Amino acid sequence: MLSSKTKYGIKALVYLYRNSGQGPVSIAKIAEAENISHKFLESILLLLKKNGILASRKGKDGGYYLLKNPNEIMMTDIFRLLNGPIAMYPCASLNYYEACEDCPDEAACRVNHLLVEIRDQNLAILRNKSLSQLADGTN
Amino acid sequence: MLSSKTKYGIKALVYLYRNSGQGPVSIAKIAEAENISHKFLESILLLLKKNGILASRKGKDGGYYLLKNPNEIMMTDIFRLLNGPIAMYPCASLNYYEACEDCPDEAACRVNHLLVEIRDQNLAILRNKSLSQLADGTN
DNA sequence: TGCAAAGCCTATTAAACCGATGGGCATTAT
DNA sequence: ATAATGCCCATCGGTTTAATAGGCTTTGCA
Repeated sequence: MLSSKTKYGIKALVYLYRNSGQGPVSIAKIAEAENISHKFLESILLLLKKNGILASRKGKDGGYYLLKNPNEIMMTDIFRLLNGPIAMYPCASLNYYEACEDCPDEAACRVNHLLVEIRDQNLAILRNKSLSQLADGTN
Repeated sequence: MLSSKTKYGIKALVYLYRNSGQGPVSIAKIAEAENISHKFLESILLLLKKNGILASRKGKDGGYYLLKNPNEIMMTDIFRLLNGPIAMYPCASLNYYEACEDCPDEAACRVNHLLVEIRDQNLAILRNKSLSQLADGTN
């Protein structure tokens, strides 16, 4: 399941990308354009800022803008940040690996194999998809 | 995220597949072999039975066994039954489709496009993976 | 025929997570 | 000064999840 947080976060990033170059964009503007709860979006953008994706300016006429180059904002990073691990289960995760307590031999576990196969495919999609590619529909 | 229910369910199916042909296998035996809570496993097997994957015999020496041919038990079905939709979000789901309330134009939504792409890839893996293929590691 | 082994069924629980909300503080442009 | 805006903290209600409890029914067998 994709969290709404992730959905909103990506939508906001696409919006910021499309409206870049004219100064910061306020939370209120994004929230209205994308039909997102103002306060919820606020917490999402703050998280993106704390992780170096966005920057902000406070006060009047303040708002958010992209800090990183949109060609270098990869969906893997956004996904991990907002949605958590890409793998469906800890035992199949690269970045958040955790062994199953019930599993005496992971190498023999068929569920693990399946989940790794799925993870690799999803990773292949996300790894090479930048914000600009996503927004422009290019590949 | 894969639910433990799904993980346990698949493990139990693999176990039943590998121990088929010698009469029903009791919940207790599977639970012990796979380190699954007895009562939790009970509810999972019951669900698989109600959906025509397994059958059971009650009373002494009773237990569960595969009802369908293991070549015809597809992971898509197991997944949907135990874990829910394969897509990560309702707007990208084939079998459980639901439009996003906040999205005025789904065809223009980049998140939707991405999620559909991921769904198609995952579906391609699960659609052609039977229980016997999964258990035997064949492809 | 009675007992033990097993599945069937319903209800409940504790914990975690999620989406959202509210209020107050800090900063900035005008 | 004032208004607009981001920053931060705390909380809340709903949902889901994994697990547990307990009692009922069915079956094989001594």
